[in-house]
Amino acid sequence: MEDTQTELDQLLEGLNEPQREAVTYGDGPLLILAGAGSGKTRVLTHRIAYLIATDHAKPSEIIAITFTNKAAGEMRDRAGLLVGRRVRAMWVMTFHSASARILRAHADKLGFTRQFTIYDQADSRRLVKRCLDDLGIDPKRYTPASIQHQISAAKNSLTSPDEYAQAVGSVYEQVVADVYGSYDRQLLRMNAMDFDDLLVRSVNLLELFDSVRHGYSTTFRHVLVDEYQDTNHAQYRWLQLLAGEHRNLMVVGDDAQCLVEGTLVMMADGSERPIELLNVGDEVLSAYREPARIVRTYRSTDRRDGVRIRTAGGRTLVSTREHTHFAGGLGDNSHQVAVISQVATIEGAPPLPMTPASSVRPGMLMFDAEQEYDVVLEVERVPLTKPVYDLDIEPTHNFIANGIVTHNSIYGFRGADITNILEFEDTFTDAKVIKLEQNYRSTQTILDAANAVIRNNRGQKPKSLWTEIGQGDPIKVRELDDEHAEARYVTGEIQRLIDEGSSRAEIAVFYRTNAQSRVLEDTLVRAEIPYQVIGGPKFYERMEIKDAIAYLTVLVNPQDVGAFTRIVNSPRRGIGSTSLSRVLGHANTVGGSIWDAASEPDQVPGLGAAAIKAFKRFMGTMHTLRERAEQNIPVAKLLNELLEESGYLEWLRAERTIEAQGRIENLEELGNVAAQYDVADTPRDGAEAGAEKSLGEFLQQIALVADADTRSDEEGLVTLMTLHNAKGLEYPIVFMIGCEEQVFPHSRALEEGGLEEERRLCYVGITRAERDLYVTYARTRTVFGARTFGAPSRFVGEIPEDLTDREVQAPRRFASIRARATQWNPPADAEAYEREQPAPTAYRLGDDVVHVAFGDGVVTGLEPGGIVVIRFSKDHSERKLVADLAPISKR
DNA sequence: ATCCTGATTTTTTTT
DNA sequence: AAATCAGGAT
Repeated sequence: MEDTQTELDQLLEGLNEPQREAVTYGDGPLLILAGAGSGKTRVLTHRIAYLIATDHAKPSEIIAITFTNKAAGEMRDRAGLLVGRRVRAMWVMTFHSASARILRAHADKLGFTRQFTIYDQADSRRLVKRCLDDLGIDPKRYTPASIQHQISAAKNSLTSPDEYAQAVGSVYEQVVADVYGSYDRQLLRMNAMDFDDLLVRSVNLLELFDSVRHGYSTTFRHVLVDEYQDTNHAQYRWLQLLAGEHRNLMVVGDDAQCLVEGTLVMMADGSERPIELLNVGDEVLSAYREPARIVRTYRSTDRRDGVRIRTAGGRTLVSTREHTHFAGGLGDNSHQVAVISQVATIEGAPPLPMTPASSVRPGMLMFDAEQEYDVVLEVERVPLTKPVYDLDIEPTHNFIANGIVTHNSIYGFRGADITNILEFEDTFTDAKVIKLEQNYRSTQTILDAANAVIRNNRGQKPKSLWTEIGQGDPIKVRELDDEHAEARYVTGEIQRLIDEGSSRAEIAVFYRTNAQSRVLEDTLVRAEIPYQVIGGPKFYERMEIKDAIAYLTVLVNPQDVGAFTRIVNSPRRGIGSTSLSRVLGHANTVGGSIWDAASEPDQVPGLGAAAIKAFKRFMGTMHTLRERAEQNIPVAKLLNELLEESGYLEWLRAERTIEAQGRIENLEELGNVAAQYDVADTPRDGAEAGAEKSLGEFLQQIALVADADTRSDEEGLVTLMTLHNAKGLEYPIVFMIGCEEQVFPHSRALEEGGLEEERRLCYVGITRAERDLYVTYARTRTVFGARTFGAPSRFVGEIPEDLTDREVQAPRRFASIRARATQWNPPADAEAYEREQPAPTAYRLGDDVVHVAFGDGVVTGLEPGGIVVIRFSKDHSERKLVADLAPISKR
């Protein structure tokens, strides 16, 4: 008894009041709103330990869900420190791992086998492309990427292909609907699921089979979720189903601020105000749409906003989906609910008799007209009957939680749906809300900088983070010549810090895109500083690894066409696309698996003699291997035999290139991973009976562990990663590199109006730092093989001057640039070039210039006719100016 | 069926 | 700069 008491005391020691309250809170739904660095992982892990110590739950009755493997690993480790080996019985994993685990036990109920293959993004993309081809859709007009994105979005909102098809409101959506349907059928046929399916299918499973749901929801007495603000609708539903029995759902969400245009809120004191004027922390009673009229013109050819105008039989029908998506004109993923109220005018047409909308059906209008007209529609934003948070709002993701204005997400691109926090409160009206506001991580300087940056996200002052740690050193902002100079600077500083006694493990470098790591890696290698890259070009995405995995996959899941086509001709065995599609077609007509069809090539009509022979040989070895696989020999052994007997290794050896050598080494590495799996004592993470060790298990494991998630904290490595990966981590010393416009904020995000999300990312980056923060940017950088000149990131400017210690290098001449510029004009064309540009401009690429109105800028391009392209640092615009006429001068 | 060449695209971010 | 792709030559 006394032991228990001291154990509890230890658990609660050093927690502040709200943290302690969260840890010890009893049964029932619990929402934790936690600011950056406020110790939410701590709260989560301590609560887990507390539940066990007080016998609220057995370890096997606890499921803790995170988004990334990294976070899951960290949570597992930290919980392990508190409860010891008992963590093994808990489910501490990502949504996807847990889903896969559940599905593996019950997939047969949904028409899959438990050997189903998991398709990653690339596999899925390929399949989408194939569906496009099959349906004869022009992949130029409808890119696989965009279709895939739409399908993914549909899945994440639990919209089935049928439901999607029902709601189609444009040609584009019709295409998506067609592909979506075909794509899903293909997956089922191939016994495969994509990442989204893992969630969707497990939701289906839990919804359709009471016994299954009952089983899991009774087992999981306590469900805990990290980064709840990043959940999408499917995940929300998933949690609901699992926590439905005991209702012990604890979610932890980060906290910031956002807004929704055109929305009014009722404040706690009864006053009404636009949501734009809310501050984080304000208390709100309710929120609702301000009714508004919008007038928009649609050409009869337009396919925007789901509006369709069709003329047939002397009548014209104007229709929208009932709840169409009126973006700020921006397409499919914005969600202002509106319906057409009436056709205001029809351009170029006499007044026409109209059928009132109501007599057709909402969102439709009909009038008599022989020809198609452009129609000006009056669109009415409908006052909502639902509470405002039933909308998923993009791109800003603003929301109100529990009556308190709060947060957003950096994972908008993945379909994250902030409204879940609201629905949480809606579903669990008795939810307890606890706010964690004190920051235990960073110096006040760093917090002030983060606050200052995030303040630019329209919603004004966020709740300011505060700390007792003290002011700390100023943020070091550095401008360098180019990415190489930047890398050298960072490397030099790291060297210095290490010499002064810092440990390498205390240092992290963040960048926006994975590609940026390369230059830095080069200099780090040269400086002999050990480092690790998190994420990035993934081991499991390498060609040879994917091939090897595809071989294994085919052995386990002979229906997997994707895997089969991948390996059938690598190494080359004389089976080209023609032969393959013959066999594929035959399999389709007969209705058998690709494996079966290929096993009997004689039966395939139109297959050439050479191809038949090739197939026989190939399938011969595959059959032998399959037998071996069924004997359940160790995976590593099977892999080895497979690589030898398929001739894959032989093929690589024959290449005799360094590259092939590298591939062989990678395959050896995969062999090591397999061997490790073979000797591991349990099939990870305990609990589930029947999850015995098998090839299938192995494949699932590596499908979900995207990277060789080997972040070793202990071994004294400097850590490199993208800002996205940095989420949830902290380091004493942080470098944020590549802080230039177009890089960060990223050009593509900028185009799509994702600036605020980028800013949030910047906020995340800054708040990772405990003690020292470096922010660097380069005057020039190579992008897509071409030199570009960038302005410093606006985020740099948003950090108050007095928090920084800015050092800007004197501009250097860009000798190498000029040398390249002359190379661009081949000697033969030199004369023509001269003629076209008679007055050689006084400007060169990279020159600093001053414009009377626009201010400072840099020359980013030269065009014929004496036109210079200048990017201005003031508003980040790029303008083309006539050099001789524009009021500009060199600086 | 395979290989070669020139053209085009690619870089968000994660499971 | 590197990777992927399409079309054509072998």
